[in-house]
Amino acid sequence: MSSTSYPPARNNRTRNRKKPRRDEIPDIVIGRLPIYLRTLRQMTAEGKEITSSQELGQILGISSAQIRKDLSHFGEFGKQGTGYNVTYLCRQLEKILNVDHTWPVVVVGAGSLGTAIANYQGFAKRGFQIVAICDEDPGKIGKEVAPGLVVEDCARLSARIREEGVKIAVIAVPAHAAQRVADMLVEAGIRAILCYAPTTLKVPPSVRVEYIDPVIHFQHMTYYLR
Amino acid sequence: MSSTSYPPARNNRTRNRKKPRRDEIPDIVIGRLPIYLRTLRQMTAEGKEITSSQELGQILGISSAQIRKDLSHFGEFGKQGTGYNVTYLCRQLEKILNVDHTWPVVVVGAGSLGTAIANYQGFAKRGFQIVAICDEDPGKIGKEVAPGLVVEDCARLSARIREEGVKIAVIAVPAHAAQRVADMLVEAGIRAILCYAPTTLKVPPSVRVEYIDPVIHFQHMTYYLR
DNA sequence: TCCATTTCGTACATTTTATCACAATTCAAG
DNA sequence: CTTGAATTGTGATAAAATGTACGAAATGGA
Repeated sequence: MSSTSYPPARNNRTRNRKKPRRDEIPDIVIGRLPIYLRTLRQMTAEGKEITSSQELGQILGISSAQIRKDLSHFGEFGKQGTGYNVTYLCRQLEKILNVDHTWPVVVVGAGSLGTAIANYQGFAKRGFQIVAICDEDPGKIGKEVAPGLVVEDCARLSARIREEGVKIAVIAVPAHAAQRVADMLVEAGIRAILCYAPTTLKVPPSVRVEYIDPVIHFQHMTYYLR
Repeated sequence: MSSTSYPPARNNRTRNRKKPRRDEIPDIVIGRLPIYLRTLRQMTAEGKEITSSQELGQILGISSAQIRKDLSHFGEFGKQGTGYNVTYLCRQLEKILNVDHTWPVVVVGAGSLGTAIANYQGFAKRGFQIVAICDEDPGKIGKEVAPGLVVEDCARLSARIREEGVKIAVIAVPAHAAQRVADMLVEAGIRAILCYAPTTLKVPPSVRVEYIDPVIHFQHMTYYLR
């Protein structure tokens, strides 16, 4: 093993970096960090110990300068002339993104999408454990849609969100039901919603919503297909 | 019915708008158009005939000026003092986005995600018809995963892409297989890929890739959960 | 008809984001 | 030890995106 250490032993006399102020960091920067993290984890899996902003940029199709500047908002994680220690940078990004522990997640909607989500192993592997799923359809309640995951009544889900302090939810219901579901989730204390329904939700500013609508992506791409 | 007509009868002597040049329009603008379209279609379904940039902005949480500016890249679709005719603006956006006809789509991967995608009615409703699905697992080939959709051999899918001129594909396989699948699709003539695998693909510049990775969204949101 | 109100489309100003380019550092080879 | 190549972190600059504000319609009611 080499004698090099991460983080670099920086000289505080010569480096007088300004304290990173969370609330000033652009959201667009935050949005790129998970991509960096995913790529670094992939490198870890491949046994790669060191990388550079150039290599990362190459893989991701963005400039090395952008990666360095993005990271510089949070501290100094690399070493000049050498690059970044993959494992160390992973850990740092996990801390920054607040994913250095497992988050419980609830799913609303147990149709084919909800079921697919419940069965996706990738969530747990990356720190998001689906702890409950519900559906309005009485015919679905009681069904085990994934190993150890039985469809509950929506009221029961709401209670569990409160009891267990769940903060993250997935909406996998038809568009016409999505706003009603969102209202219920917000009321129960959910703070982050991943919405698969093809509609825009109205929620208080304290709640963050992100959307996944594959058709939006198709329509974006067809513009360039002439 | 009112006597108003869309598009507005504009006076070409006073309005000397520059010709919109496709290749100059920022991608970020293109990316918002499908959202506008989705919202307008929702309005149509609700029987709403007229809307305004202000109303749209309210619903979507963006400024009215941005909506007007985005649309202005492509022409003049509204009427001062009145707003936009919902149906007319829908048709225009469909033309701009190249979704004024149905696109055939193929899916690679017939696991739970691929199956959910194959069963999702929302694609056909919005102009994207899934015409074929394939999987490497011989155990899955021949299975009918959705009404009228039987899992094929990957080689057969490749042939159909060529024969039928399919341009759009969905990748719904594990990350470790995604690059191999992408190479196959590009080779077969696919020009747009929607990738559900949590990895970044390497494709020629002529091929466009968009990604859907729910964990990325979770990790983006957890940053704000403190 | 006239006036008040609404809304669009856009020129201009401001803010945000991305890129450039370089001093400082690290390391390995000679 | 010295040199050369690689790489970081960042101030300066450039580019892109967004917001402001206003003239020019359009409408409806007095």
